[in-house]
This record gives sequence, structure tokens and C-alpha cells, in this order.
Amino acid sequence: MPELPEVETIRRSLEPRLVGRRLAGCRLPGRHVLQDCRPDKLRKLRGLRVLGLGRRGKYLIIALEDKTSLVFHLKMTGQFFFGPTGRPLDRHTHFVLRLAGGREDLRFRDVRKFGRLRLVEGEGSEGAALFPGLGPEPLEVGLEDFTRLIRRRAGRLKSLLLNQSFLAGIGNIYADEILFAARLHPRASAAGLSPAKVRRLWLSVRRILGRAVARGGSTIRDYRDAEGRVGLFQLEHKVYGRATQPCYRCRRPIRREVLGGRSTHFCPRCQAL
DNA sequence: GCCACTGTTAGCAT
DNA sequence: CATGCTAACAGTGG
Repeated sequence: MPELPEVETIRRSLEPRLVGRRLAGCRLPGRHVLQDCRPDKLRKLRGLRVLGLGRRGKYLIIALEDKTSLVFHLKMTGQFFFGPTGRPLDRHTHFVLRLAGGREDLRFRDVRKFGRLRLVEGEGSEGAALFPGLGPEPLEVGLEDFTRLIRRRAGRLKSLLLNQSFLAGIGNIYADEILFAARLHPRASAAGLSPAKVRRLWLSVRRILGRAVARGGSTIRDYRDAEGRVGLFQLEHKVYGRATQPCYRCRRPIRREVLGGRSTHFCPRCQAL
């Protein structure tokens, strides 16, 4: 569920509530969420101040003093929300951050239990070292770099957009919406794409993701930001979830196909191969 | 009750 | 480097 626009919206909703606050500790009712470290390491969180909230692709980062970061991946159904201290947790809440001098805790909840949390310390907790192999931020990469990146790739456009080592943060919904906006077929090959089409793709990546962030992401079912607010970009979806319904551009029915194991929505007319 | 489906990604074989 | 399949898991809808 949470792709770049949703994670960015969550980041923004957490920022005013966390930055400058000191951690009083944490609870870990679901050990499975903790990746690459032992639960007792979490003890060092107590007393650290929150310096800032970051995002890289679909990863959310809580940057702390002492060159320490908490890095979350929400996978399909991860969510954050605030709850009154001491209030019993529901069965899907796997991690709780206690804030000093406050009445509310930050809770990490994930129905499907795919979401993960890492505690990263030292020099590795900053910058590029944190996510080796992750592609550039789609809203930051320029046309020249984008062109160079895509020239090195083969395969189909849909799979390429989903590939996090190409660009970081695009998932199934936005891949489909981007390709419709660019009027490119999901099965079109990345190799040999004309400069005009590369530019259209680059522009569409920026347009779709930019607007989606402005609308607070897409709420299909579960997604909420940390204040419980839904996103609104689903109201502007042109193809995702619209199989058999008429294309807004040409009125032909939107088609759904499975591509690389992912459901893919497109207009066969507007996105001709 | 069963089966298919869901927004992610890692790991594996080919 | 690319593709396809599986698995992790829980809930929803037919």
C-alpha cells in the first residue's frame, strides 16, 4: 500500500509531533518486526532526541542523536498512529515509541506483519550508506540522469518502474498511473525508447508522484497518515482499479493484465504498443 | 468453508 | 541483467 507519496505524507504528519522530542523508551510486542538486531539493543533509544524525519524511496527514517536512526518499511499494510500512553494495544500493534513528557505514544501497526524496523547506528546510519543499491529519488533525478539510467536497462517499462534499483519508491498503483499519463504501454521495452518517450516518462513520473504527494497519497483501503487522515489521490486515478470501465481519454474499456506477477491496468488504445 | 485476491520485497531457479 | 515463482501474513469478498 504505502508507496512514495504515502510514505512522504506519513513523514510530514510525524515531523511536527516528533522533532525535538526525547524518547522515553519503547515496547516491542511483535519481535518479528525488528530486523538485523537484538531486542535489547532498543534500550539505547531511551533519552535520545529526535533530530528529524526522513524518507528514502518507501523507507521512513527517524533520525536520532548519537548517529542513530530507526528505519521503517511499511510493506503492504504498515501504519503509524498516536495513542494514549497505557491504552492496551490491539493485536496488530508491534512496536511502540514512548515520548518523554507526553501523554501519547507513537505506535507501529501492521496487519499483515510484513513491515520491518531496523535500528542503525554509527556512520552507516546516514546518507547513501543506509540504502546501497537503491535507485535515485524519482522527484529529484534530472532528465539527463534519467535518460542515462534507462539506457542501461532492458525489459518492460512496468517492471522497470517497479524496480527499486532503477528509481526508489514507485509501486504498483503509481507505476500504472505514470504509464497512462505518459501514454506508454506497460509491456513496451525500455531499450530503444525514443528521446521523446523517455522525456514523457520522466515528466509523468514527476507529475503523478508530485500530485499524489499534494493530495496526501491514495487511500484504497487501509492507508492513513499518522493523524488518521485518508489520502485523496485515488479520486484522480485514471487506470488503477478501473478495469472494464471506460478510459477517460478515449472511452475504450481499461484493461487489466497480469504482468510480472502484478496486476496491471492500462488503456490499450491510448497506450498502444 | 474454500478460493482468489490484495498496495511489497527477498530469495531462488532458469 | 531479466523473468517467473514462492513465501512471509491477515483480511475481504465471491
